[in-house]
Amino acid sequence: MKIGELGQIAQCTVETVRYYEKEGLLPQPERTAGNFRSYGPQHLERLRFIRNCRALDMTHGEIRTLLEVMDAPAAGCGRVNALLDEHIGHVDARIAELMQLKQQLGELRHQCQAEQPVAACGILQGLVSMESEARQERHTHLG
Amino acid sequence: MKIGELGQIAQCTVETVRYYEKEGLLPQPERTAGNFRSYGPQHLERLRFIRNCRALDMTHGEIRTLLEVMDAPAAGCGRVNALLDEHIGHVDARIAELMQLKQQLGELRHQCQAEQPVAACGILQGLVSMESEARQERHTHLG
DNA sequence: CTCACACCCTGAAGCTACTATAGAGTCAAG
DNA sequence: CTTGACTCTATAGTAGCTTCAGGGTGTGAG
Ligand SMILES: [Zn+2]
Ligand SMILES: [Zn+2]
Ligand SMILES: [Zn+2]
Ligand SMILES: [Zn+2]
Repeated sequence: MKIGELGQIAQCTVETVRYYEKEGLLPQPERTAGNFRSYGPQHLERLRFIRNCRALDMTHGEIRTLLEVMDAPAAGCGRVNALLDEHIGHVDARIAELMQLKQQLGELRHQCQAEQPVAACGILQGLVSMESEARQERHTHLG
Repeated sequence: MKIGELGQIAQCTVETVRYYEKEGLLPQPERTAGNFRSYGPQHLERLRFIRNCRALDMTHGEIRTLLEVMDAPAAGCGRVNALLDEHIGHVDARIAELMQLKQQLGELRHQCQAEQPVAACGILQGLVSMESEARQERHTHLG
């Protein structure tokens, strides 16, 4: 299988596939006589695994950890379960942040009901005078 | 006021201040004889405005729009109100995405209750066999 | 006067996870 | 034998900073 077919099946571009290889997430495949990458079913499975993890917004670091566990079948899956719990924590933390942002933004939005001269706009005034507390430590990698 | 003091009051690093200047969000201040940046209260106000917008997760583009409105006091604040509504939409869209992720992650987590041999872990199996649909158009710049 | 030390300067590179481009090579069909 | 779809490498760009290297400035102590 060449890279275009692989990418099509796994729903990603050939550039992304090559990028994963450079990052060490996908192993280097064999090459044809013409220097084209030649993939087998095990590459497809691994790529789909990676894409599924990315669809769940895991980082490459998190994915790398999972792949390492799979590549070292001697150990158990404890690290996997723990990593998933941590990542669920990342999602929860970001949801909480965004809910608070939404709250603040809603309050700010109430400061101006209709178009006014700029000097009178309660939103702009609010943005000048807000006291945003120093952002605390982040417990998420999600933006 | 020198850059260190400005940054301390506005809760950001001197590098960030210089970065905002390079990006055109902060105007270039005067310089002392020794080529140090010298800021006045209007710079502090603008920097605090920017930091407050960033605390609400606005992009530099969004902030630039708001600053342009403030710098052209002839027009009304309609653009401001609209931009805030759009940005609240960005936050809402990201919250919705993350809620769905959380759901999927919760289901996946149930596939493995305790440590097992890697080959039996329901989480890893789930990650291999998931069919993540092609990610749809994004309505947010968050995350 | 001279030294240490805190602060400031510029420019470039690194971070994440890609995406996009340029310029060249491969291969099957017509 | 040429066209066109595909592939290759290497490089740069995205957002919003952070970090670093290699210097210059300014102030208080000895
Ligand atoms: Zn995570
Ligand atoms: Zn308004
Ligand atoms: Zn926005
Ligand atoms: Zn497990």
